[in-house]
Amino acid sequence: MRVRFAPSPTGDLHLGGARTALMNYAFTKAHSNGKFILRIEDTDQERSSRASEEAISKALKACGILWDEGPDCGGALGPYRQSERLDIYKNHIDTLLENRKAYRCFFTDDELAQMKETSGQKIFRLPDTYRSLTQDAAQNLVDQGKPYTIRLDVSQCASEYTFKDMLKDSVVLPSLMVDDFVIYRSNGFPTYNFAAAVDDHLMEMTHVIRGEEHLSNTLRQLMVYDAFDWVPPTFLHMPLIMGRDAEGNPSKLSKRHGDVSVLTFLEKGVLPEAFTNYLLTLGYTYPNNVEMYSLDELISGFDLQYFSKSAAFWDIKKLYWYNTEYLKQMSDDDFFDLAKKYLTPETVPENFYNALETFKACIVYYKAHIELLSELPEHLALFFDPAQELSNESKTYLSDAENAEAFWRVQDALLELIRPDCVFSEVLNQVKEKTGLKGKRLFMSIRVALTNASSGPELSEIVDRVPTDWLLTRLRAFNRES
RNA sequence: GACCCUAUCGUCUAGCCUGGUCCAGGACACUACCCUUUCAAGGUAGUAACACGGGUUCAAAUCCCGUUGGGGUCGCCA
Repeated sequence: MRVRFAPSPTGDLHLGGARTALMNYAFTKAHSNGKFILRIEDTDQERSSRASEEAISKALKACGILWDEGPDCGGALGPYRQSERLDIYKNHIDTLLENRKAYRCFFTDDELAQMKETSGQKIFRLPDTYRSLTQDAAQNLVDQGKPYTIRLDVSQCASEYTFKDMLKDSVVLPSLMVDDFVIYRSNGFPTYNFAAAVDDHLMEMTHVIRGEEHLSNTLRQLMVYDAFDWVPPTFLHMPLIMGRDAEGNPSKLSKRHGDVSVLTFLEKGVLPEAFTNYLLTLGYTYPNNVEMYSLDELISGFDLQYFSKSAAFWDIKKLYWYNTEYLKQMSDDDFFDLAKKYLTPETVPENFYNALETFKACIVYYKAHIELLSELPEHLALFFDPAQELSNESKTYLSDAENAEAFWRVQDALLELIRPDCVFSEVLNQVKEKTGLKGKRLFMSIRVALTNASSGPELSEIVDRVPTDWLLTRLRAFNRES
């Protein structure tokens, strides 16, 4: 069994691609002799880049996907970059030309556009002009230097193609769906449908697993297989991942729905395990109502029956839920180590950064309180931010007159009581005495006064760790006018 | 528009093949309560779905037909 993931390196790996790669990988590894191949489809010279290829490799590895053959590690049926296989495509094109299964088409873009417009037909079909041209006449035009593309002669194909998709009943695709399509560009590069079919055959792919948007490409590729008398692989078209635009209209998930780059999510602090776990739940159900599982666990019980047939919507809240769950499962030490990557001299002040170890317990508190690791610096601001003015949540708390009245009394008391080496329990008792306050109003007043926030770790944790002068700076910054 | 795919809570889905155990189960989200002198987390409970219309059958979410809805594709992009 041999399957591939074949991205075109025109940007980061996106969510849909990651899901396709994950499923291909799982499908292969669920079989003892399965080989997973990475093929780079860089036939679009303008948009492809080596940087994108590297970004995609990085994202795949981060998701735990490793390939047996690919451009970096080689393999028996390479090369694995389509731009390095140009002579192979050329040979196959020549065969088709000789057999008259394909022909040179000399129409320019303008001519094509004009014919389409003036044809008046609902579906435009190319005229016979170049399809029926003799070899000599065509050669003549080539010699004159006229640019041309090479098109597959679809009129020679069967009237319909039937194939068995692993997820569906037989799919019947009428050949009328497509006109003679370009398989070879005027710049000497093959097009996707041609290169993919040739490569899948030459690289001996047994299965092709991809998104449902490729269903109509399957027809074209089947036609290429047919032209060469090759036996096509088995196909599986997965339901799409959908997004909603601002108006709530659904469509295939893409950039306009927000972040779709795998690397961006990982950089923001989504754990790879959480990310892959969520992606794996879209269009596939792990049996027995189990929600949390690893890629390996999915592989060990992998079965086509668990695929669903309809599209699934991308739900970022559920992704974050998974992330929170995985975060909570981490050990304190592991979490702290990970947190340090987000608490750098760039994201937190130097004096706090240098005291990171002191605050370990407070930082670990956030294990169960954040969705994304990248939120950490802003949450921790209550420890180190001198806070020149009241935060919005503080203002909200103080918008209640009674709250505000208590708050200013507490602030006065704290200003007197907070001094070096003070112990929170003592300060608390003295504030209680001085102000006569108790309960929620007392604690919230102290919390807001000292942290400029209405939530956070235990007050004692904060007061006993944060240097006194940090606390005083903040206390002095607040006054009744603000 | 043509062709193809698809249809269970707001969302991800179980159940459908092998009709009855389903006045439809789980999870996310949401709401309420408990816990808690903060916010969360945790615990408990709750709201919420078989697209519609015809068949077949003693019986249909489950089988058949049609309608409607949604999506995808229609490039010298992949």
